[in-house]
Amino acid sequence: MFMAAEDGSTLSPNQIADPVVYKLVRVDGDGRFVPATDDEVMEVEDLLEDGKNEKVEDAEQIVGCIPTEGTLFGKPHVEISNDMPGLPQSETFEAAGEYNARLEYIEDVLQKVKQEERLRLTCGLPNYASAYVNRDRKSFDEDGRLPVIDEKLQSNLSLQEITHSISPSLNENHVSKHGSLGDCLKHPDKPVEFESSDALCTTSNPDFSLLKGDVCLDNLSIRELHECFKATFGRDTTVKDKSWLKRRIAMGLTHSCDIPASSFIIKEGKFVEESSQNVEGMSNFPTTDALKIECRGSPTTYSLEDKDHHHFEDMELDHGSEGQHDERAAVKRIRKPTRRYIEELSEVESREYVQKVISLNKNPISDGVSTNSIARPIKKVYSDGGRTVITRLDSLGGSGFQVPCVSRVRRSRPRKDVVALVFALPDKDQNPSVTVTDEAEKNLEQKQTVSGNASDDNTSVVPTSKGGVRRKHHRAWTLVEVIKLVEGVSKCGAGRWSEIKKLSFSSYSYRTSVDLKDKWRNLLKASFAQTPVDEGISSRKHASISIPAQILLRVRELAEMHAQIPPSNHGQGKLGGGGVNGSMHEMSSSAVCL
DNA sequence: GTTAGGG
DNA sequence: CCCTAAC
Repeated sequence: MFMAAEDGSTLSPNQIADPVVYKLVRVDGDGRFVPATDDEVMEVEDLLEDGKNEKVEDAEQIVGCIPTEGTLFGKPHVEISNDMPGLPQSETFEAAGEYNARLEYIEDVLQKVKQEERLRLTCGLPNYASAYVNRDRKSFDEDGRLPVIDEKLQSNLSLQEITHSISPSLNENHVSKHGSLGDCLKHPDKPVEFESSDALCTTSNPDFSLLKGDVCLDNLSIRELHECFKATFGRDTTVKDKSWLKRRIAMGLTHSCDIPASSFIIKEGKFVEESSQNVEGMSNFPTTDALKIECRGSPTTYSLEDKDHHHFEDMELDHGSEGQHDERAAVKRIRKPTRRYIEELSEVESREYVQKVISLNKNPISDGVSTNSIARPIKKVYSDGGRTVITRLDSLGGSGFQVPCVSRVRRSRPRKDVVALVFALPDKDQNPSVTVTDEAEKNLEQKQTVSGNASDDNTSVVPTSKGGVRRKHHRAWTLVEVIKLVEGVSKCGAGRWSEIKKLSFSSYSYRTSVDLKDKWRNLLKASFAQTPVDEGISSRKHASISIPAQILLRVRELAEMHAQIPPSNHGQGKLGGGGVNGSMHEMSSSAVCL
């Protein structure tokens, strides 16, 4: 399990969310700390990102905390056992004086850095930084404890406490869960860890060379900011956002959340605002008041003064109920997206893409054949919450037939031919325009042919166990086909299917004469099954096609004409020739000449 | 090979 | 759509 340790101070579940300030360590079986890998860090970050802090919080194994580099040199002050919640923290803080001490410490550090750098420049010392660290490591005794610490470092530690140990009564709740820092350092056999693991803060050779004296972060390049970041936090960052970096570094340097967004000049450990304007509406608050440490995130302002302790309590309550606020909220805005976010985003995008592809391939024709949807006026049906939606049948819908149950999903503009059809329609309520329909059909026909329907037989036919062949897929009848069929029947007469096929379905290789016959049968059934005029249509939406009422009417006319009454199928009209011609008067205005 | 009709 | 019997 992991835990995040913060600068020698308390850990609220919400505070540990910051991957920069807090270091992640894993508690090994024997109780010692092992640095978390980058992936582990990421993992925890993600957890925290999602507000799943409880996973960390509830971890039984969390027994210790590790100070980050800022306080590496400080002695641990948290001494609270695991199972004593509510135990008041033993150490208290001394507010004001210690802040100054910390500032001194920062200056001290910077001074030392300067010296180190000078030393390096003259002597070519390659690893001056670690030398610096090692210098301080000398204060470790052989047990790896930190019994001897110079005063400044000590005061620095106390300063760290200021920020977070505002109220002992608040700290106890968190600290008690994490055990003592002393425990972390208690393993005599592993003093090396402090040197070798950079999860234990600073041992990754921080480069303070950029922190000499007063720092003007504004003038630094990203690369320099990275160095600065590393120098400040002891770890690398890949964040490219300058302002983020500057804020972070500034926070790290000043241990303050009150970072002006406009300027990042740090002088003597404090911010010096270039312009008096403080962007995030904080301009009214002095930032250089050495006696105050303000942690001003949204939504509350906190200061160290006694009168403001309630604020901290409020803040803690907020943390408990609402999750991350305070400093993190302010930083959140400029935080780079988390890995999980990116993954989820790309997941969604790819899912959308797949859906699109699938919907294209759902085309009945598709089987390795071209899925050029434009070429096929095919009814596309998908289930939408149990409701069947017909998305594309509009190609011939242009013939002026009302097509119920059509819910267009098509978002791009309609095809040209459809537009032409729609606007060129005579709206004789009965008969489609001969010429337009004819044109449209030819157009569609052509497209269908082009799209590879001819070769379609190869792919959509599969041999059966009986030795015959069987179509792989049902091919829904399009409105075009239905109309062709009707017209063909009217021309040649019902029953002369092979002739109709030759005449009207020559380009539809997948429609056999049997298919035509079957379809006609269905049409007959349909036309007689429902009450006249566009009424039954909408009720039978389960049908493979919602056939326009006009067509069904026509079918019925033809059927009656030929005495093809479904219930008592006498089959007299079999010799259709004369019958068809004789019925011409009925359809004089219709598509006779197909 | 077509057609009609049942499955 | 498939299958099959009957043309």
